[in-house]
Amino acid sequence: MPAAAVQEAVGVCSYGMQLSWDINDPQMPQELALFDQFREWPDGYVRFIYSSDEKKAQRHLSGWAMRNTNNHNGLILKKSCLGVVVCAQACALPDGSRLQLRPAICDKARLKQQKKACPNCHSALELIPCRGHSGYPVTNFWRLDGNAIFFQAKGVHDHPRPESKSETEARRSAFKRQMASFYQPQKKRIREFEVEENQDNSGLDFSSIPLENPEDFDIVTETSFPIPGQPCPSFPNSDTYKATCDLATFQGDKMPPFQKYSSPRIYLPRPPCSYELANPAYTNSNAYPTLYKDSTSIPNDTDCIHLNTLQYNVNSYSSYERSFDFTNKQHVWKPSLGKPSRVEKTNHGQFRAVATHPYYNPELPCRYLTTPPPGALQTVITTTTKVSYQAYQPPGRKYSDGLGEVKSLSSCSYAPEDARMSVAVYPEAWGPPATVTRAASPSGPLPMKTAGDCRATRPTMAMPHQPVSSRTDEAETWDACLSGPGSAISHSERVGPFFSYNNEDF
DNA sequence: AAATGCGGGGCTT
DNA sequence: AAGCCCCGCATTT
Repeated sequence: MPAAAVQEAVGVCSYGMQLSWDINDPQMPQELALFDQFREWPDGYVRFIYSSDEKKAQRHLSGWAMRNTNNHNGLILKKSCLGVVVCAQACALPDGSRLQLRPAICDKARLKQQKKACPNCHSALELIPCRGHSGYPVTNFWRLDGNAIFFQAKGVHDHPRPESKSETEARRSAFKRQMASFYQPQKKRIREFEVEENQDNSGLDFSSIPLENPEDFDIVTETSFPIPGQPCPSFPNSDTYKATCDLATFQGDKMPPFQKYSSPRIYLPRPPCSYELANPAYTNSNAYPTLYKDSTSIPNDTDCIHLNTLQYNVNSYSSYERSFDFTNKQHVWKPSLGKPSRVEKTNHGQFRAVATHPYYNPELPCRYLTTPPPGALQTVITTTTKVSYQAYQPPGRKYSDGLGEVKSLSSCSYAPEDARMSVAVYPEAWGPPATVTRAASPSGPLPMKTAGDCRATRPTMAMPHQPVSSRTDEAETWDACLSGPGSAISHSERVGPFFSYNNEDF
């Protein structure tokens, strides 16, 4: 039984967070008993320990668009988040969702990317930078030590998810295929398809694409564009759809087949985790509108309310649900130009006022927070041992008003209806909480919450047309802390059937 | 072509 | 000095 499976079976927090260590420690934990299952979407102040055999860890992969950052430390690889590329006009895609592209990692490619027009409305694209770590981008640290790969993330992403890397690659690959095929004589096209089919291990299956009809190519091309929120069943070509889905969603070993979603185990909340669970960026969202719409209604003693939102319901909807109301979102994401204490020019020529940006204090333990008075000083843990102080600004209505935009989920055939059952579980049911101690951590005074501090409450999520995934953030944060089938139906599955764009860079 | 990793170097605290 | 970022370069995919 794989270690990850053991972890999940016994219901413990990530192995990495059960141990006390920091990426900067001179000596890393030795003689590890287990390894964590790879997490594609780490968010929050989390730590994992992967096996050095884990391919994705070896490659320092992340669903987030992370670029290398020089930390002048050969032992520790540091990466920072590039954010997400969206339509500057926040146009609604055919299904009502918003565009969320993966920023190109390469600076040059990213500049080029940003010069492109929105494939939907042809207005400009906009790079929303990540500022989830006290105004700086969220950072990920990787360190190989012995047979373990230590991973530590610092910061909470304050933006929607971009496409995952595999999604982007799959889309580009699909598009290139289509374009290459489209402009060639039909026989040659067929021959090429056969060749590519033999060579390609991407998982995409284009054998179902009717080559005789160029219009069908248009459709496929369109659907190769990532359009969040498109319900799977509406895909015009079920075979193609399935192929796209299979590739981007399950990403190799990560996600079990659909059938596995029917396993009750998946719906069970994981035991509460400790200090690194918080994802305060979404604190004020209406993600659980029917549950805790008003943060003030949260019991004071409920430091942590873990909403294990239907992990089966795939990450594809997570970025989707985070789209919500872009109008509102822009109020938050747009840099405050008023009093920038530190202004940096982005690739876009935008200015970024770091200090005036509301940041999400990792010390705030959980998501349901009362709003601190403006200007209140909060301790911020920065990348290493530094402790800084910044004025806290409440996050405002960030991902709010997104109700109903996830309307398509219920039509997703792979999500069994009964999966939306509601369960209320309390930590006691999980036995002794995992003790998480980190008092000596050089990372400073992170919230030292033990599992026992948290109340794992499973809200009712039984409304078929509710945005059941509208708080996947929590679920993901959970996921980041807990072992389990991390992900993920991808954007590719939400591909819009009638969406057209003829630029392969998208 | 783009992703990735390394390392020099400038700026700020 | 530490931490952050930008940039260029080389290698890999």
